[in-house]
Amino acid sequence: MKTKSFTEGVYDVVSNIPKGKVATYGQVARLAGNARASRAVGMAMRHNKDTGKVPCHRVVGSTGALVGYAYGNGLRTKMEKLKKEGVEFREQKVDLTKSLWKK
DNA sequence: CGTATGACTAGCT
DNA sequence: CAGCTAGCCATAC
Repeated sequence: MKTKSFTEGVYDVVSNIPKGKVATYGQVARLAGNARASRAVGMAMRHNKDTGKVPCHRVVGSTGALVGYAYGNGLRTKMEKLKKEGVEFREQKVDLTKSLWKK
């Protein structure tokens, strides 16, 4: 049953992203139940109340470009966090060829 | 209930 | 290669 809203599903998916890996909004949206709701995924993150539970910094754009993140210094904080977790970076973008979360 | 917005993506110029 | 537009979805007000 779909008691949990799309947002809840997003949290569930994002919280399942392993450390050192990242997922694209499109991928999260697809796993959450709506492949085209990539924008809604960002909405959930923006209103995210489980920042300590959901590693929203592990969610990046389809090209690996860091987008979003409303905490700390924004994208800068996000990038630093990802680097610390072992995510490989290509300049200012995540190396999706190696750090993309494959389910 | 209806409108507006946003942490997207893909396509076109 | 970079920038802009249009399309889609769910949430917020």
